[in-house]
Amino acid sequence: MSLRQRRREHVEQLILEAATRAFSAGGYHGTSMEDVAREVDCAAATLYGYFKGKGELFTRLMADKTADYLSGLAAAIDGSEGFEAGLDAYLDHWAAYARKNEAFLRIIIEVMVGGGAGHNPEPEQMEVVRQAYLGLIQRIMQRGIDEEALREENTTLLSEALIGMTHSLTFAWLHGDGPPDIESTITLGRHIFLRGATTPRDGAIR
Amino acid sequence: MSLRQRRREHVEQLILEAATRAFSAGGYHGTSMEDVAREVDCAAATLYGYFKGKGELFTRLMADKTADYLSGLAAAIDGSEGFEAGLDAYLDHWAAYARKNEAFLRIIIEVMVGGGAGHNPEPEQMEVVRQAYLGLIQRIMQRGIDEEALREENTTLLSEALIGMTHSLTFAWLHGDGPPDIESTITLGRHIFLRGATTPRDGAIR
Amino acid sequence: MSLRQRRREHVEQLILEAATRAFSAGGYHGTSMEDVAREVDCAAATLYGYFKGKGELFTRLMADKTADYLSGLAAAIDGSEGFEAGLDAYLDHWAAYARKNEAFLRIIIEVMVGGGAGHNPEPEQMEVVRQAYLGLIQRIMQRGIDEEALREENTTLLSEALIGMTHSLTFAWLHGDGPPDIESTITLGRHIFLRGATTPRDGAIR
Amino acid sequence: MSLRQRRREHVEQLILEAATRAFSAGGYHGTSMEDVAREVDCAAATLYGYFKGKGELFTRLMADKTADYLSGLAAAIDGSEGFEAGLDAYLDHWAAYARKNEAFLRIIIEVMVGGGAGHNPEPEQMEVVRQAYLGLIQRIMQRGIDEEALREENTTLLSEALIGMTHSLTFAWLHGDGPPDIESTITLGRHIFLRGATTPRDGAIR
DNA sequence: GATGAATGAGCCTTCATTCAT
DNA sequence: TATGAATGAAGGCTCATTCAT
Repeated sequence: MSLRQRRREHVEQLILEAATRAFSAGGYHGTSMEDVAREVDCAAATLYGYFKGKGELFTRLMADKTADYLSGLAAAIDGSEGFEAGLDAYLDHWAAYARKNEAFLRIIIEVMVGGGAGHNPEPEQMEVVRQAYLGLIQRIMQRGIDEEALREENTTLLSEALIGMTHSLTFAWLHGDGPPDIESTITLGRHIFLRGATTPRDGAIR
Repeated sequence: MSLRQRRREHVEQLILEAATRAFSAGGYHGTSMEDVAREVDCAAATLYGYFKGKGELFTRLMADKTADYLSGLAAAIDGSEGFEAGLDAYLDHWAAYARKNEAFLRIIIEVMVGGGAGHNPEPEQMEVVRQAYLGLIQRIMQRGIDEEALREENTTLLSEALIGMTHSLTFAWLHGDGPPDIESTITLGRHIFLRGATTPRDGAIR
Repeated sequence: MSLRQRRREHVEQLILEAATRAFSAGGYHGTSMEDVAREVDCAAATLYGYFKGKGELFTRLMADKTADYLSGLAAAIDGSEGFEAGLDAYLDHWAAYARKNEAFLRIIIEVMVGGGAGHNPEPEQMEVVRQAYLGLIQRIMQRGIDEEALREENTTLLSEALIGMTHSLTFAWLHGDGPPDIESTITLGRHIFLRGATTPRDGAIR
Repeated sequence: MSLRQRRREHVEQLILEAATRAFSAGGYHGTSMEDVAREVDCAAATLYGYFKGKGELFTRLMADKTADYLSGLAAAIDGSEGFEAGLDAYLDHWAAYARKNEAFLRIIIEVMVGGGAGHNPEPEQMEVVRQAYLGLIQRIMQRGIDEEALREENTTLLSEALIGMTHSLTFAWLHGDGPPDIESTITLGRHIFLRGATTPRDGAIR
């Protein structure tokens, strides 16, 4: 890749990061290109040299971040074996991601709650992300069913329950409630889900 | 109350209902006063005869709906005794409310996820609602602690976990996943939480 | 038609007139909605209450004026009999129209010269107008051919020649060259065309 | 002239040619520096190394082309003797020019119709061109008057009539109407004008 | 009280132009 | 000299809000 191209992509990333912060505060409609430009510290017109428009900027941002998140999650799950290990893989990955992407958390959490209906320029794409996310967690649940560890068999609902609890706890953490580290906070969700959704195994002291 | 005033308040309610539907689709920023007026079937200017402006209309809407929800919830909880009954009171009330206020559900769910950061004109007020909601659920959790039924003692986190799971499942139901009736859907959350967050009592068949 | 509607259409006409003047000075691209609004003496936003946008405003203007012109021309030609009378009908109609629509003249003249290629938002529509105009004049030429008065039989070229000469002379008149009244100016074109394109009739002293 | 300067002027010419094509399609306002640069196959910034700006580029283009046209026309007329020969000199020159400069034709034709009012950055200059063009044709007409061949004595109007007819026929030719060669097309105008504007000479076979 | 019309403010976007490399 | 990048200025358009009827 040429030096020029390198620099260009670097700036592109800088813009995307700044845009993430900007949109995180005001949402798609509540954030103007001026706002983004201010965060990047450049003129609004400059943004158009890197992205076709506000819509594309936001969409790219969402696509990049979610793709990053989902691919990492998929790898983490694939790298684990068994239901419980899969669960941990998910939660660890989420925690790590959350710590590094605070600004983006609100956005992705919202995506899971209705695809940010009405707030995003391309709700369909967000729906795709939602389904992909759900699908990955469902694979974990399927393991639980195969291992006869889960009481319930509707993987969609099980996944929604786990995700909802996780996101909600994460939000509490963001908010300053609970322990200062996200891992401890999320652990509660893990315990509740594990104990609550599984059948006690022989000899296991729960 | 004079007849005139009665009529006025009636219209006010009609507008609020219509506005709820309108805002539900597009969010605060994505919905214009024209949109609201179309739903009400009146001219946009008319709305200003009843509300100071878009902000107030939305704020009133949120305040009314949430006050309605919260007061009902408070009454339900107060009308119950003990931890488990309190839990059921919450879930029953939520289910009933959800069924009757589909249009408003997204909005309230979003409120719990960051106060609909950036999407609402008065995030502070939404934060108040969030805290009030949380506080009510925390009262239930406190019962559980008093009864020594709960393993965990951080009522905030416990409440967030329960609420997150409940809302997420509700959204799945809205989405058409899971059983067609919301009660069955939510029941899963109830089971998980009860089994997951409590200590087994003697003689209890779990 | 309701009173409201009447007023509305009246304002619409006022805007169209003002817009005609504005666009006549600067062309489509060289005239901003601000410019039009200034001519109308209203805010630019007001224009959008009457027309969807700049494109529609211009298009409507062109459509209205040209339809007016063409229908009048068609009637005039139909009301005449024979080649020479048809020619006079055309020239009289043009002269009358030119005197009353100076601001619009440049625009229609340009339309005949390439459809104002690149200057108009909807060149196709302008091409239609051009063809319609040409078609009407061709009908006159056809009479000349039927009467065996014309030497040439390509009605398209004959029409273009006549129209070009007429428009050009009109422009000279607009410019202040030649006689102060348009009729005298145009008469020159009439003479040239009649003598130049026809065969001498028996006994006619030309 | 230094080698460097030679190269510079060469590039200048290349740019002017490309710009002619570019502007021909979209007019002054409808053509961006990007468009011109694309046609030249260089960066937009490069153009500023050769021309002060868009305005100058367009102005130079018009000046060069029209100067070329006018000087050629003047030479052709001066090289002819008598009214009819002058007329032919004009028409031949025009036809030759038209064939070689199709891209520029629209522009010059528009100049004659109101200086391309509003479409050009420097209408005054275009007016000068118009007058110069007109002046040359008037010299031909003056010959006709001197020879007592013309019936009319207003050389301005005579010239406008001839020019208008010629341009209009040329446009028809551009449009694909009439004979495929421009000479035949224009000949019609010649005949009409000669027969129409002159007095029959003794013994002349018309 | 209801509303059509008017408008100021603000947003997204384009583009001619400048500048550092 | 050539150019990618940056930007101020300007334009088209929307919308919440006001006002006269």
